[in-house]
Amino acid sequence: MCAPARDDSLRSMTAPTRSQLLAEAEYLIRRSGYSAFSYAHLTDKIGITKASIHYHFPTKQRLAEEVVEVAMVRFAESLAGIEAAHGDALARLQAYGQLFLDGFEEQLRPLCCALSAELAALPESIHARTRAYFELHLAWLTRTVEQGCAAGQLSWPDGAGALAILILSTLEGGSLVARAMQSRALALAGFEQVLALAAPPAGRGC
Amino acid sequence: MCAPARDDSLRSMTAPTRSQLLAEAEYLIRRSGYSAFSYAHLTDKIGITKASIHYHFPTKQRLAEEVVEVAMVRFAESLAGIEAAHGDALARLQAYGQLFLDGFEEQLRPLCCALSAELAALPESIHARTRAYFELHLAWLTRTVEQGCAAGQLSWPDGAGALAILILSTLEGGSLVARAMQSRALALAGFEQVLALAAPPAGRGC
DNA sequence: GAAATATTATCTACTAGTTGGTAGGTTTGC
DNA sequence: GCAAACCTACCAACTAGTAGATAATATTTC
Repeated sequence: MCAPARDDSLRSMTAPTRSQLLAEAEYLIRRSGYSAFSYAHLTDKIGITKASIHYHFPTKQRLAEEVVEVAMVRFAESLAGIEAAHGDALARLQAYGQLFLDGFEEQLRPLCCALSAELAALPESIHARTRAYFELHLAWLTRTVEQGCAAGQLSWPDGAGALAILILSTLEGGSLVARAMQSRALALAGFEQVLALAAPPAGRGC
Repeated sequence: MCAPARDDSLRSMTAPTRSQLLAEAEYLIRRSGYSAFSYAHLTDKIGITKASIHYHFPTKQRLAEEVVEVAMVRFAESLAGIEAAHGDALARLQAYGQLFLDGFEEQLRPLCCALSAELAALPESIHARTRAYFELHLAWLTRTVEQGCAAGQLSWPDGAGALAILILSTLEGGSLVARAMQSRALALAGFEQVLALAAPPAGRGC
């Protein structure tokens, strides 16, 4: 998903301070947004002073940039893991959808969902990275859907690109709605409807 | 949509101060979020001092509560207007989707999209209102889809409720993705895919 | 191997500016 | 005369960020 599995080892007391800071910052951004989190919140959790955080990350902006970069790398790894674990496109899409459930109990949104919602309050460098993150999603989705179409496993009237953007929209929106309604089931409800319609031989070519 | 047409008359210089404040606060929340906007931003636009804003709205929380309340009333009116203007369910859904384009050029998100994305940073009273806002969406969508099914105009395998949540998720998510990607077309792309599949006689009962 | 020198990671103490909010006085229009 | 709507002037808390000191640990030089 937008910000996959926040590995708890990254938050452990023994992990390098720098990694702890990145993990905690991501947690706070995904819970409350970039504007709402401060260095003071980080000191509470990590146990070093504000000044020491500035040693690792000169500015809040730079910290956030790195949070997105790390999340993107982690997401790319998740995708590689999905491809390694599942051969067919349908199973891969199903596993992709599961990524969006990560952190639901902790009231986390997908990272680029949280960022995109307050884009106007973000520095320009974060805009670019948010966009790149979404593009990574769409590129992988399009490629996977195409593969599913070629294998006769999926079909969609308006083509792979159209299904890819539908899947991404549905999952991002589902994350928002589900968290506001406090219903985990809602997060993937739309996505599963889409998959059910794309999977059987109901389409008119891809 | 989540926060329909921000009527520019509400922002006019001659409108009552209270209305101006509400309109400007909604604008700022939808652009940058609740955490990122401050009374200082309002003074810049409205031209009264911070203390005077507190005369109209004792706390930021109370101001935000009223923003959501006003938006909900306006949204209900939009729905009533749609029902008055369009007889059939399909046209009504199409008009509903258009609401989500409101404010796109000004980089606004739907109001409850913006709120839901930073829920953890919001006071409890806003949680409840955000949830109620989403419920209003879902109730109207479900009712409208049911009407379309009864008229033989729409059909959806898993029932009206399933299509309603899919439509809402897709539009909320589409708003986020489109704004991050700076592509107006993406905002409704997923929604139109869904409508195309629900409209023709492709379903297996509703 | 010992002494000199950097480097890393942290600290205390500070700055300048912003935040939401308050106290109390003044203007304006009925 | 009175109340609504506004003002100036403040407050305590918080914001991101800086300056400079201090240990501990490497790395170099003799």
